[in-house]
Amino acid sequence: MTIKEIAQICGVSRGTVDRVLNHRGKVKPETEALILRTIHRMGYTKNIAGKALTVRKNAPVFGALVSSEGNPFFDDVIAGFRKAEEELTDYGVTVLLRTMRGYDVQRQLSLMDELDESGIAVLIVQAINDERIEKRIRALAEKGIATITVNTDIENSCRLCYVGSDYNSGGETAAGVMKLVTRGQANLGIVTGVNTLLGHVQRLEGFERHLKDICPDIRTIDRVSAMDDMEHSYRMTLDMLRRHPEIDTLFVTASGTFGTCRAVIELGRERSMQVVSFDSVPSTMEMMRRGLVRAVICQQPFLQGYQAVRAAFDVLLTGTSKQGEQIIMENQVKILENL
Amino acid sequence: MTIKEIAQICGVSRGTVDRVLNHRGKVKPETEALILRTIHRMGYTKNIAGKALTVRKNAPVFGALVSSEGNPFFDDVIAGFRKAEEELTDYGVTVLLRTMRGYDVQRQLSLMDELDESGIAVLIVQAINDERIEKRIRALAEKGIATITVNTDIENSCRLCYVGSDYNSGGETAAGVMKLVTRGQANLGIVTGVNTLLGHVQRLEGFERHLKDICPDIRTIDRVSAMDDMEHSYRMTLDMLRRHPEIDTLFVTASGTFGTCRAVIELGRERSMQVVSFDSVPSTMEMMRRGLVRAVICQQPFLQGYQAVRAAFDVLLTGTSKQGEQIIMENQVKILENL
DNA sequence: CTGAAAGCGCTTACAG
DNA sequence: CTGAAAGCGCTTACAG
Repeated sequence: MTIKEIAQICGVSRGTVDRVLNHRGKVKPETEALILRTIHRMGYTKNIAGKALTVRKNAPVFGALVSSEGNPFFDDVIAGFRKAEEELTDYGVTVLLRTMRGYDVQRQLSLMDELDESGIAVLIVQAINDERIEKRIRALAEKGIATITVNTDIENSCRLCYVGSDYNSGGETAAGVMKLVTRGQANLGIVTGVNTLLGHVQRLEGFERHLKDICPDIRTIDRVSAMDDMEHSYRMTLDMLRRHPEIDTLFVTASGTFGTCRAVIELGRERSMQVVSFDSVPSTMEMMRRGLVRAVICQQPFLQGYQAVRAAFDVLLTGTSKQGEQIIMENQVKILENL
Repeated sequence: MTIKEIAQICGVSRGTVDRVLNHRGKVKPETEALILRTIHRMGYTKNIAGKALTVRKNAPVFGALVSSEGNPFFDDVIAGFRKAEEELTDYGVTVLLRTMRGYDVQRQLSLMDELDESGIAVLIVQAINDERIEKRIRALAEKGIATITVNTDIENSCRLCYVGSDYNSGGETAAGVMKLVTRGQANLGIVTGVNTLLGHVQRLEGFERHLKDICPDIRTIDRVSAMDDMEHSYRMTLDMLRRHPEIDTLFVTASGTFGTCRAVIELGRERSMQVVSFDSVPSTMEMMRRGLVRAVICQQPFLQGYQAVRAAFDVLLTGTSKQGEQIIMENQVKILENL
């Protein structure tokens, strides 16, 4: 079934069928009804191979916005963007990347505007979980620009789809790893992340809830926040460990593992401490080789970036399929051997 | 840069450029040289969006051949085939699947012939590591049919590329997991796989070599072969455990985990035994929920199938890129929480 | 050995 | 509101 055949059956031109298919209006209601009926009856679907060739003429630009500055986790996400971009060069696609440091809502808004003004076809964003961001996403949607959230999702928004991990399950997985590492006996210190990021909150909840179930004997001694910052993480851990010499196990819920480890080493407690954390960034890998970090839970950052761009391309080819969908990366346990 | 532009520059028709690009011959040597030089100078590459539309007319068929019968691991590989096939329907692609039971070389050869006679464009095969198979792959290559090995590779062959895991690294990962699970103290029984499968051999080697390094105190008490068969695995484990009551840890290198576990349970040794194995097939997951299997190493079977078909499609679009390439799936550690 | 034409399925101006 | 024509980049017969 092609547009041509539908046009023949309906006794109209292919242009008219195209107008109906793409809601461009300017078609007599009766004609439209006839065409819609025929499309439905024949089970017609648009052929993406044909569509691809016309997409190319527009040279669509995807906007991508992540808080990657000072956070090496996003190097892989960005590499994923680039890989997909490379695969899509023949389709005329480019990815316009904007990066920021930290999670300031005004900053994210202004970069969203900047991308919008560049005439992007789709927005990919590591959204801060804030009402103002949600509103801006809605405004873009009304202009016909779909938004795909990557890595961390935003609640109650009309983003088209989310590409990233299941943080709750990531937290539970961390609890399971903790059981393996500690045998269910530990004095635990927790270093948390950023509480305006939905994912960080869900991860900690998942961890604590599940740990209580499977390791009732693990005592959580203290809890500090690293704010996704190395330096902060270092100082907060140092304080915590000085206050609580009995802590023998650390759980780092977001970035900051290296800072935490530095504090442990500086206090000369490397031998008696074990750390479980997230994401195999280079500095964390170093601490795994050193034996301090026993295992990390990873969320396939490269694939997140790659799939986000592919999903954006899908939007172009097929219109708004994937509406409300979630493209979830599995949580992987990594030890030294499968890094 | 398009064929049209190249043709203009060279003062020939696009048909002639096409003949050169696709080595169809029948072009005057001087003309060919001129065109090749121009292509090179302009950095022309074939646009896959254009090519895709013509591929469709041929309705290419990919042949896929795996030993999935009686081995649920391949359910996911096949689901991956189907997913990719579905994504490629608009390009007219279909996947013709043939399955077999076990690893009989003659059987694999005859199914390869069957697929060949069906007029497949590319062959995807879980190759037995045997010279006769290697020869048949060579014969297909000479006829212009590229072969992609999936899940397990074949040595010294001219297959186009391999899609699957790194078994040696999978074995090392298993050793690392073993260290976490046992704390470096165990009396180990090993249940091995099929020795005509390259992957199974490499996996065991990787495991034993690395385990010696990181857990010198783990003693390997005995070693039996399950031949990738549930029933066999059950009986061999039963025998082994009767012979060696001191075994407290089991390592299953290939399929057969469920049979092994049944033997443990039947002997009433479930409480004192811990099992590490591969691949989260349903029956293994059941044993994880039961607490007998502590962790498994997975090789992303779905992705293997999916990527194999995508690689086959790439061959069609771009000719023989990916020559000799390996598309390697990461080994994932799975525990109950991230299944 | 080579070119002109038609086609894959979809879109896009343009003319009416 | 609608159709005829041209185009995206590649291939495929066909005619010479």
